[in-house]
Amino acid sequence: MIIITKHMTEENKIPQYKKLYETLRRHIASGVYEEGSLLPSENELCAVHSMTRPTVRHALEALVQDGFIQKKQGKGSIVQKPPQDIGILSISGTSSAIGKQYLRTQIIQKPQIKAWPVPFNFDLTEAEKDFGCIYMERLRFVNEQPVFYDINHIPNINLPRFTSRTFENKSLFDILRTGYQIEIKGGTQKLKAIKATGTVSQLLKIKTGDPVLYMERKLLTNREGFHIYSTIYFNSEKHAIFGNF
Amino acid sequence: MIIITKHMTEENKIPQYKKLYETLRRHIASGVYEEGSLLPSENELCAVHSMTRPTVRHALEALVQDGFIQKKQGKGSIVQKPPQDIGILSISGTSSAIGKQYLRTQIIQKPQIKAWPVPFNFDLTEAEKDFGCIYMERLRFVNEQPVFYDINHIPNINLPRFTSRTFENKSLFDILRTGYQIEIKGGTQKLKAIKATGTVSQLLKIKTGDPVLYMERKLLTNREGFHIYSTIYFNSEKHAIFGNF
DNA sequence: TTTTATAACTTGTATTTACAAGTTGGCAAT
DNA sequence: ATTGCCAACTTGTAAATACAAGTTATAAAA
Repeated sequence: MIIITKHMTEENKIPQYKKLYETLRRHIASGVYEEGSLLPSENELCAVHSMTRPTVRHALEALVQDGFIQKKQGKGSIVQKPPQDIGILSISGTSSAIGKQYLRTQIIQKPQIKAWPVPFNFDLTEAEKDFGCIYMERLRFVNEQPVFYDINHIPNINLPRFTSRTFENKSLFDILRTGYQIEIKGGTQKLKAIKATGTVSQLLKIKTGDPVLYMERKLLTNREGFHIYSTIYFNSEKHAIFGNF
Repeated sequence: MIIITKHMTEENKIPQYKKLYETLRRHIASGVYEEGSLLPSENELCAVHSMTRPTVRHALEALVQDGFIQKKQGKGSIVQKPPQDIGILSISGTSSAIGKQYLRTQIIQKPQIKAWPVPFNFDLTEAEKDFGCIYMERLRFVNEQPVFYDINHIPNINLPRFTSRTFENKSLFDILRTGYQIEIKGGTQKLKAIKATGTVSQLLKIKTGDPVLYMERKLLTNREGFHIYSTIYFNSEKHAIFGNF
């Protein structure tokens, strides 16, 4: 006889502070809490969510770190414009505010399990090598113009049913975080300006030979030895990549 | 009669967790705790510093956020290589380690006081507008190949004799920090791939129309309302821009 | 000697309690 | 109508306690 305790269910393995983080983050992203407005106070959140204040504060601190709120003593937690979550990249148009642009993601190659490419531009850990990778390609549009073409290799380590998920118009990082508790913790990147050729010029609708921004990124996650490898082509004819550091 | 309580001294205004953070950070930077080694455990730090564990954990969490340690449940807090200077560009060659490459800086336009350009790609503070700017251009070589062409606008606020300094083969940031106590604290940047034309193609020896990486950067400093504005062209034919985030 | 189990240790999560410091709205005084 | 005070509210800091989950060294068994 198997005794099911509360510690054994998958959902209850998620710490309470992370559940609150996700709830609040979702509400901020969906506009329930508008930019510039105050979140409910810590004590209110304690009451509503049946948690104690340190737990609520832990969730709020994570929201601070990720840029969703600013806390001010005596006043409260002020909602900020959420970072445009394109892999810790954001883009700015040359003439219009970013919040007004329509973003869309189209999957060019659905996630499929493959061996790592040889040669591969990145150094892999031994564990990553052993398990192969999940490979996917996306094309992302701003106002129906193709802007990003990214090729992703993700270690095929403990990602149950990843290849059966749908990624159209969804954030890869959101899915990794909410579905697998994998969080991006930083990374390294290389940048070049190159000439658009072949698939790149076709997908991004850039004249062959014109400049395209090329980026290789290795993202660190909260899983040891588990990185996300992306090769990104960016059409900067009308938009620029915008970043903070 | 004024009663001096512990809450009134300046030193005791600093929270305990911040004191511990600074102590540990200093020890990491000075090599007392070597990269890859373990910090004392949380309970040991509690005993040594007469603090409770939540306070110690608060300090350690800040060290995690700033990249000085990694925590691993069951094992301890592992010292990391301290983060590289913020905003510093580094480049990697496609085939050789950067440390072996010969870097050289040539001044194209020595620092001179000018009005801010109109139009200017950046938003200025009122103070910056009032005082005008110091303008300079540099060309930087790797192995005698021109790689960076940067155009800098610096607010002409309280920088005595800046225009009489020499910048050949010197770091602008070092001069600002050591000569004027101005430290870079972060910033924002925009990236594009554009076609090389005119001065850019001549200086960087890129065929007209070929891709060049274009970057606009606004660097925040420890002086409120004082930013450094740079427009940078990067020849990525043989090298890539490398960065951490 | 090697393998296995476990105690001791480590960090992670959560609750409870208390006080400090900053903000703001309401009310009383001018 | 305006100003000042203060209570009620907010977030910030800290301590104390308890249990969970992961790591490692040691002791016992094979």
